[in-house]
Amino acid sequence: MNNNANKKTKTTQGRQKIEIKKIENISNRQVTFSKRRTGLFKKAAELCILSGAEVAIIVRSPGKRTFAFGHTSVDAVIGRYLAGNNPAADAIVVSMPAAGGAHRPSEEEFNQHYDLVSKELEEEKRRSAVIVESKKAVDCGGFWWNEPVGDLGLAELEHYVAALEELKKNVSMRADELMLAKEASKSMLPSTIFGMNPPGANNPDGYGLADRFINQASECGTSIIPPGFDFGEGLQF
Amino acid sequence: MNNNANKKTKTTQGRQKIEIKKIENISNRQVTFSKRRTGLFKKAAELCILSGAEVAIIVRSPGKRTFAFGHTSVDAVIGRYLAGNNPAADAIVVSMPAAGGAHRPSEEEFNQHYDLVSKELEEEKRRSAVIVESKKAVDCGGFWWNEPVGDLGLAELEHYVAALEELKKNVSMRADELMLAKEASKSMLPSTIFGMNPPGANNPDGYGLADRFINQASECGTSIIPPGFDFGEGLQF
DNA sequence: GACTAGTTATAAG
DNA sequence: TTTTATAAATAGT
Repeated sequence: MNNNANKKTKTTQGRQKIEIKKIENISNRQVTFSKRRTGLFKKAAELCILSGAEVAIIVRSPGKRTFAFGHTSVDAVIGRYLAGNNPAADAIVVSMPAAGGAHRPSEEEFNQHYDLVSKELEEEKRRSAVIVESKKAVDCGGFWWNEPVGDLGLAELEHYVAALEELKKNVSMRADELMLAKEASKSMLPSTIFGMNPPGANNPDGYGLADRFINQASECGTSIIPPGFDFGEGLQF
Repeated sequence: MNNNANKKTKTTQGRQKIEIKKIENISNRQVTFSKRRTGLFKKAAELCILSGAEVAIIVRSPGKRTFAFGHTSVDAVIGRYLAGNNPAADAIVVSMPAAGGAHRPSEEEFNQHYDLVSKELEEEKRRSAVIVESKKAVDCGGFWWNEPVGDLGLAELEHYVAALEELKKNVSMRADELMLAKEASKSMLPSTIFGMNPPGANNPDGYGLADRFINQASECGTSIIPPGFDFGEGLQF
């Protein structure tokens, strides 16, 4: 009954097209950040559910607050990322000429060293047991978070410990592969590698969660305007 | 000239509404993963540019391939996340009753320990110098990547080293804060903390880049269906 | 990858 | 925050 005949006066202009460039107006930028961060996390959650993917997102706002999203926990995903691992090998086998799976040069040498580090970590881990415990309940329960987690100073250590722990678990397994890779690298370029592995539909489907922190400083600022929005590739999964 | 009068036969149904639940059909799932992962990265890139935010995304596909997006490099963002840091404190000061900035209990004790760890890292870092070098050129150049980076076994170590190095840089600075936090924690709950810091528009605006890896294993699988898609919060930044 | 058409995200207000 | 109205992402071909 309200939107009749000569009521052509649009109440808003609706969504306007905007250029993808830094928003200069502060408050505008903040609003956009909030909205889009929310949208991004939502998209991520959908991606996880729809495809069974694991996703970790860390966002540091212009106001230097950190938000994180994670499915199977931010820590788990990051841990894998940091530690790295070859899920049996597919592309790697193809790109590694002299590596079939033969011997393992100085594997013990690597392991020994890593074990040494582990000792220290073990110690530190114990030392911070109280702190870690205080966070544990929160860290392995829900689905994801997008807390703006201020700066507690507590969970930070927990992450430190958790990340290194995961790291530790993987280094020994990877030591041999690293040696192989080092040798193989003589015959391949260190840039983009494409590969395909069988889309085996294997996912335990566990929902963890996480979130967290922040810092300052920056060292990789090469100041380059993004070449454009092309994510050109074929469909990969 | 092609779409005339009785040509009402729609060529497609257009986008259909879908339920947000795991797509059972394998190939469908793969297609959706690819499309949405691309969309997610694009959104992330826009968020970075529009608001000056820093974002790191790690996605592990159902096929166990890992894709990563990063602005200012995945490593830098993750490094901060792992190391943690208090940008002077805002919420934390308020929530810490007995912590004004007085003395620092056993700071050396902490530092000493961390230094020990650092030694080991230093050693390892040197040991893997060759490998690290081989990646360096690629790691601090462009804007972002979304490579499906197979399993090289090379850059993995570089990440390990880089992450720990950043970690190392922060632990000593944070040691005292951790002690403070530990004591303060007696009087505060270890869950979500909200806070606000002045939206100072400070961002160096450097564009780095990164990408990378993968693994397997999972330990935080609490198998919980996401409670729903609410990211209910006020606008935060 | 390319297209279409109905769905979703979101710039403004 | 909620409401438009429109831009953009995307499910199905």
